[in-house]
Amino acid sequence: MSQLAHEVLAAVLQVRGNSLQALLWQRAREPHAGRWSLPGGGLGLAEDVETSIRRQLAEKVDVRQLAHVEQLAVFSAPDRVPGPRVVATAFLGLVPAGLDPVVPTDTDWFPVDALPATAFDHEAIVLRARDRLRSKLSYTNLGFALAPPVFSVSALRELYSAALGYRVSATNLQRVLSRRGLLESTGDMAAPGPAGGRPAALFRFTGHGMQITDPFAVLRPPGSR
Amino acid sequence: MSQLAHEVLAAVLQVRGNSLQALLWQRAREPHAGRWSLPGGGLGLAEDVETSIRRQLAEKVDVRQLAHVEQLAVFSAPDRVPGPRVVATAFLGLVPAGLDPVVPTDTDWFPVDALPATAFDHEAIVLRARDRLRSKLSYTNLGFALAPPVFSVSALRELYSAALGYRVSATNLQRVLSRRGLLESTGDMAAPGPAGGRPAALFRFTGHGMQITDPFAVLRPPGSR
DNA sequence: AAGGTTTTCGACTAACAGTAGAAAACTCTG
DNA sequence: CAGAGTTTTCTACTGTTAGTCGAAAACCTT
Repeated sequence: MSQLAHEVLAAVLQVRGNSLQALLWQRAREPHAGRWSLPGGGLGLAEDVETSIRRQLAEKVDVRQLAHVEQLAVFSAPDRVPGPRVVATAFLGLVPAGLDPVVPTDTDWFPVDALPATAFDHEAIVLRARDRLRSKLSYTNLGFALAPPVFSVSALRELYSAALGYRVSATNLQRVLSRRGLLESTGDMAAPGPAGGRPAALFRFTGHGMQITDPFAVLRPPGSR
Repeated sequence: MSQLAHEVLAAVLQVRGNSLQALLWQRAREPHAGRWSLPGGGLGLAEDVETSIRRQLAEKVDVRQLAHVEQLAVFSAPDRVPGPRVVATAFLGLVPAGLDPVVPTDTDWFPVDALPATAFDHEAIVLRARDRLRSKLSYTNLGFALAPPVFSVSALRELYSAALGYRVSATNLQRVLSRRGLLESTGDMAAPGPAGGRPAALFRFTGHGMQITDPFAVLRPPGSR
């Protein structure tokens, strides 16, 4: 069993101003100085990878602002980084819209569909994270990690549209999420915008943590509707 | 960045005689001598984890019999194995029904719902693999990796039932898979069994490799039905 | 009060899953 | 060779869910 280094990396995504963006950090040193890379670092001796990525992200983003963190995949090509072998466990992290975490000066947000020059295999990791998010938005309640605690349906629609990359119908979004028991009315109303318009009812996601919502028929035990 | 060992492990699953079973290997040496564990081993210096697990499995099972291999998760609790730190990348492997690979004498198959005493965290890995398979059977074409190249609908029904743990309807299974474009008739017929019965038409899965079939509505671009 | 804006609601349609039962096509036995 | 038993296939019906559209509601500004 060979000795090698293990690092943890996270693609932290957030919907910011109508686009899905990733938090990147600009490398100061060679190799790949000037290129943008994912936050993360070496795995400590007394921590598992989940603990480690949360610890390392705490240096970049307030941990309490990370609504969801999950393993993405292991990236282990022998030449993925120059020099000694490093295997990486990659994560997907999500920050709810509306928050604007204080980030160090060498970090910034970039739309996942228009990334700058990235270091190593980090672009592939971001794209994988984007795809994972898009998939899970449809068959889990993961939207809770993109949305603020309380939101209007049309605001939620904007978030889903930005994350998925195409417009979704507010009517349908509300009905589908409601039928799955994921949406709960707060009873409150949002103030109308400057142009007027009917005030929006406010909602929140029910429950905490990710859960799978609605598998397909073949998969469903008989009579379980 | 700390130095530590990295191993790859695979939960190799197959439907055998009406139950979903896992391939386990009985440990000869301490620690955990006599307990059953997953095939795998240390990551080599010049290979990525996918290459490594396939290489190591080749010692237990003919590689050509593995219809599908995918990453499951990283298991990295500091105390998951006694002694020096070892991080594991776990895989799910699938062997089509009907094959009976030649396996070493110290390996055997066990139903995933009735595992023997297992070593380390390997039981959790097997259960995770089982759950991943069950989920993916519903929203991917992963059934192709459980089935022989050619099969009847009722044989496929047995496979799905065994893997999922409950009976599925043959009528519905056929319709759903057909509608998704995953099933293709070979034109041939199977010989009836000893008790007679109408001869079954034979099918195969279309395409090669895993693909996602049918996401949910919210996720679907408008007009894409 | 009128016109513009945004949200909400209801109604219609199409697609899909789940189920049941009849018909078809075979083997075996008397 | 007829009839009983077995297994597969087909068809039809039902209920659920998603996708779309448009009207109505509730606010703003002028």
